Amino acid sequence: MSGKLRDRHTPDKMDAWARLQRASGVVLSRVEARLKADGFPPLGWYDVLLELQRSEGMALRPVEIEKRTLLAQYNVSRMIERIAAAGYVEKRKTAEDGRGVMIHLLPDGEDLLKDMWPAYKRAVEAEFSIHLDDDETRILWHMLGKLLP
Amino acid sequence: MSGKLRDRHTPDKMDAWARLQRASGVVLSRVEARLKADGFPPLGWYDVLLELQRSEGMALRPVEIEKRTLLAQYNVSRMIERIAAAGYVEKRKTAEDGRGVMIHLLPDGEDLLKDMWPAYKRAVEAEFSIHLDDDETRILWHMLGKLLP
DNA sequence: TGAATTTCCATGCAAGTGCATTTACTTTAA
DNA sequence: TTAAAGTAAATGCACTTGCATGGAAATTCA
Repeated sequence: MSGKLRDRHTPDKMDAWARLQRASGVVLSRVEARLKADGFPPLGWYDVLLELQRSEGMALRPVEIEKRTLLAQYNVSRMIERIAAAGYVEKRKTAEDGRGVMIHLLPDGEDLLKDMWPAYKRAVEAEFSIHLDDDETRILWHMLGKLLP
Repeated sequence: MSGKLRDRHTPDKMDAWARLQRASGVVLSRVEARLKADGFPPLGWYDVLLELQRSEGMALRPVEIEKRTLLAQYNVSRMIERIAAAGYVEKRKTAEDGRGVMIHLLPDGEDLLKDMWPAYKRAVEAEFSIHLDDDETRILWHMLGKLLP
């Protein structure tokens, strides 16, 4: 038989779709497993804390977190509850809008981000980056960009 | 003029990683939403039923389903329970291995696959395929292949 | 204005998931 | 051939998620 069969196949769009889901699932679960093995909380916490750190005043409304993370509203609400219980963020009532709260990143949250980053980077390198050179990375990034709003 | 500003950015590996997770998550949740709106069960069921249909005798051991789907062992066990309760598959004791069971695709399961396929295809076209031409699809497929075992 | 609508966030309940363990059988090897 | 180790599948328990709904404040508009 000639050459690697897998790469000679002409993929249709459903093949690409299936592979997108599989590849991203496999790599994500491995990265998460490494982080957990290092004793860190779920990646979702990191994403939320990072959004807070990047924001003006290191604080956001839950509704803003929802938009930036694609989490469902009730999941944002409950994740905040858990992250707050762990001491990484704090909920404060807003002055302007009586319905709203502001989620503030606490110093412990900043510390967690700082501690998690090297482990996160190592995990992504081991499970993702290692498979792609710079050109391939750029191409993948570019193709994926077409799928985003 | 050269391209949209977003695409002039030089992405590093973490950017590509983030975009992989985001793009695949966004598109998946939209496809799932369409299927649900059409009254179909979760995509996970489709995947399992399809693996069964493709198999010799339209039946597999749970442990085989686990390998092919990347579901955890206990999730396979419970998903089978639910799919069986819905009448799409049937569990039968194996003769050869006293520990094992065989999961058989039932006619209703075949019907579900047949009914779901057009809706599934439409959903993927609307949320995924539409964003990529044939060349781009092939390139994406090829890049994603590098991430797989 | 003030009644209806919309937005923000929380929550009760049902269903799904993760983890650890159990049960039952098979394989290995002494 | 029997004890130990390994493999297949299920399950109890705690936690997370999804869905529907709730209450409270803001906004719209007749």
